[in-house]
Parts: sequence; structure tokens; C-alpha cells
Amino acid sequence: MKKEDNFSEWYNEIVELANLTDKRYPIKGMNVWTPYGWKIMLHIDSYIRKEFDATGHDEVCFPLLIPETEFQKEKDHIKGFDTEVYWVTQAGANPLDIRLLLRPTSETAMYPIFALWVRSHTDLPLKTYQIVNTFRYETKMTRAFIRVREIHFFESHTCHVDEADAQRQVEENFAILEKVMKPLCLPYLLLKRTDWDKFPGAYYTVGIDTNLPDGRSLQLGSIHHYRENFSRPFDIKYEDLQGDLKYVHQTTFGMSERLVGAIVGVHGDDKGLVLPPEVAPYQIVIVPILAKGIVEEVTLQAREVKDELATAGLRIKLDDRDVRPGSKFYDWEIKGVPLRLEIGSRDIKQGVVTYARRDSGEKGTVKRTDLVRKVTDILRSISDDLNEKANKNLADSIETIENLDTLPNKIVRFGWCGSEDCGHEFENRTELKLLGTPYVKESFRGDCIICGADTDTAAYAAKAM
RNA sequence: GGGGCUGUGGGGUAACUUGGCUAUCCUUGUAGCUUCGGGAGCUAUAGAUUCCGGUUCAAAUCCGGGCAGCCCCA
Repeated sequence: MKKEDNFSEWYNEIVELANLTDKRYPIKGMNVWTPYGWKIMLHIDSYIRKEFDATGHDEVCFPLLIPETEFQKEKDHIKGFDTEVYWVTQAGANPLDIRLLLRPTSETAMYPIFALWVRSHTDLPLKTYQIVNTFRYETKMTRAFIRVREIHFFESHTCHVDEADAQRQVEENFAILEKVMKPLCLPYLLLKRTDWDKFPGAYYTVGIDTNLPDGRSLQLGSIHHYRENFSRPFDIKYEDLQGDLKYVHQTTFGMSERLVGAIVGVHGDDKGLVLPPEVAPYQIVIVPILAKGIVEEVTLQAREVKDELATAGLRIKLDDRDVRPGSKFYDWEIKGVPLRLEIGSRDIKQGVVTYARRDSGEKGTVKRTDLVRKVTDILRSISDDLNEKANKNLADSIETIENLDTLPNKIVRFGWCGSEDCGHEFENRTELKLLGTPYVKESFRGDCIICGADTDTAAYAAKAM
């Protein structure tokens, strides 16, 4: 299956063949996490936990069900979500007096409790996060990891004494994001969403977008500054040094299982998945090359190599299935294992192990005595190369345009005066989604692509996945 | 919200128009033997007509409904 020719079909086929997910669960958009896919997700979660714990966030876990009365407190928020929430209207045989909804995100579950937790300025900043499943009734076509109705979701929620401290949190989130994305080898753009596209209830929203091979953008997450938009309706107040009651300023940061979809889409090739070593369930697979008379010897060597690498902390699989080596090669290539080691009589005679890199296809040998050091080097090199390749790929997929005559099949960058009218007209005429303007200001000088007004602001747009 | 289409072993399918014999083929699973440096061969074996109801001597096939999925339009 060719990735470039038909990305959509390629994607569906690869997640199926690599056994990342089981789509046969009989509810649309609710798929089963297979052991292999779930291991990848858990590795991603572990990087998220590591970075948020390191910056003083505490992991919490709030209930799945939210009373309708809490959900309705913030007006924009409910307007943004009410067409896509699942409702629980009955318990046993009895209709509920107050309907309950399955969280589409947890603001309205957490903030009534935050109001109880926060009493004084000494309680701030309150920095929490949780990794839970959320539910959104998607009406568009669903797609494994990318558009699902039950979403494996990360969300941080913080409360601060004032807008400046909340802004500091937003900046910290960008630093965290950079650290989390490095091992996933995913490049991204930070684009401040337009006012009409920001998160329901937010003061502003920064979208985290990456690119897919067919010129589409894929949103990987978002970082929001809420100001007092939620603390007022949820009455989250603290007493400051002067004894005055003040509303907290809040931020959130959300990401989801889409990160798995992005890894598939960004790194995969015609042979299947290509997993970054840091998230791969198995970083190395050993394929013993058996032959009559040397079965014991090769098997023994393979086990020794396995133990040695496992002791060094590497995740390793010894494939001792009774099938031909070639068949194993194809299997593990589809599954994206970063490095394959082969051990046969030839290798044993020469005191080496043969390796093959999944990302580049490069093959070679390493000395048996040097094994751990060399293998570690190769894995690091694979990670570096994947990062570099993906970065270049994102840079190449952005094109600055001066008019709408011929639109490239890419993420486009263009002058925008910032007015809502021009923004809407751009979207209507191009059928692209206006993703927003760079969070970190880029130097730009040009004309608004719609009204022609002089502007120093570049906007980005793309077909959104 | 409106309209159209589909449902056959784990996956992909044939038979459906015009009802009829043991439901086809590929793949996968299991067991054994021979194999093993890029998808092995042979043998044996397992596995399906979405659910409920109707028509009929007879239903995968025709009719009604449920459930699930896909597509198009708004």
C-alpha cells in the first residue's frame, strides 16, 4: 500500500495490519485498544506524566459523570459542546431528576471542587492533571485514534492568582510540550486560534498542529488561557494578602490519543509503521536464523543477546516462532520495530550480530563484544533521524501564498489583516480551515490576501484532518 | 435533520437478479513432519449466512421491523 497515493486508505490499512486497534467493537468510534497499541499509548502517557510531575503538577482523577446543572454554568462552554455529549437520563428503571453527561472534557467536573480546594493565595497555584477517557458524539466519519467517540485524553487544569501567573503557566506548558514531543519525534506549529474558533469558554486558545502527508493539518492538542471565564461561574475565589476575595485565573492543556495517530501518519511508510524507539513496545526484535544442526547454538546465542540487552534496560523481543525468517521480517516491519537483530551461524562464526534499521533500511553488523553500546547508539541515531526528517517534512509542507488563484496541496501561509470578515471569506473561498496566527510572532510584511490591507501578520490554513 | 446503500467463518469474498443439492474461493487459526540469511511445502483439522418476525413444501436469497456500518445532501 502506497502512503503517498492514498493516505486515508493507507492509514486505515496500517493500523489494522500492525494490530494497533480493533475496530470491530460494535459502537461507532469506540475501538478496542490492543496490547500493542496500548503499550505505545502508555509510553506516551509516561512522558507526559514525567514532565508534568517534574513541573509540580499533581495527578488527580475526577468522576466520569457530570450533573447537567454544573455543565450549564458557563454559557459558551455548553454552546460549544451540547450537540456532542452523551447523556445518562435513567438509572435502573427510574428517570433521573438531574440528567448526567459523560465528560467531553472535565472543566465542569473539576471546577466545583476547585472552588472548595482553593481558599487562600497559599493554595495557589493549583496545578493538576489527569489522564482519563472522555466522550464526544462525533457526527463526522470516525477514524482510529484521530476521530473517535471515546477518547483517551490528557488534560491539565491550573489555577493562578492573576493573569500574569496564568500566562507564566501557558509558557511553561510550551516548554513541557517540547519535551514531550521530542521522544515522539513529532514537529508542530503553535498557532493562536481565531476568536471564533477558540475553545468554548476560553480567553484564547493555542492549537498544536502537525502535518500529514496529503497536505492536511492534524491538531494534536491545545493550550488555553481562561482568565476568569470559568472561575466566575464556578465561584473559584481566594483570599489575597490584603484579605480581599479574588477570582483565580485558569489554564488548561489537552492532548489525546491522536498522538498515536500522528506517529503513524508522520513516520510510517509503504512497509508499515515506523516507531520512534522511545515509544516502541519493542525497541529491538531478535530473529534467530536457524538451520539443521545449529539450532541449539543459535538459540543459546539469541537468548544471551536478549538477556544482555534487556539487562541494559532495552525493550526487546526474541521472535522464536516456528516460521521462516523472511516472514518475521515482514511482520515486524509492519509493526514498526525500530531495530532488528539477526543471529545465524555466519554471525556466530565471525563474532558479530547483523542489524537492520527500520527507518532507513540500513543493514550492517556490530561486534558481539560491543553490542550494548552500539545498539544504544543506533537507537539514538534512529530517534535523531526521525526527528530531523519530520522537521524537514513539516517545513517543506508549508508554502507562503500571495493569492488564491492556485492553492498548493499544503499548509498555506499568507497575509491576514486579522478581521473576522476576511477570515470567513478566506475559509469560504478556499474551503480550507484557518488555523490561526503563529503564537510566537514571525516577521512578515505583506497584504491581507482578501482585502489587500497592509499587514505584518501571517496566518496559516490547511485542510484539517 | 433528509435521502441512498450494505450486513455470509478471525479478515476479504462467491452464490442473491430468477428461493431448491454438502454455502465458493483466498487468507488466517490449530496439530504434525520436512524446512529456515526476505512472505516455505505437504497432510490433517477448526470456523459463517446480523437479530426478531412473516411468506413458502423449501429462505443467505423475497417481505416487515430492530441493531450495526458505509455514502451523499443540509
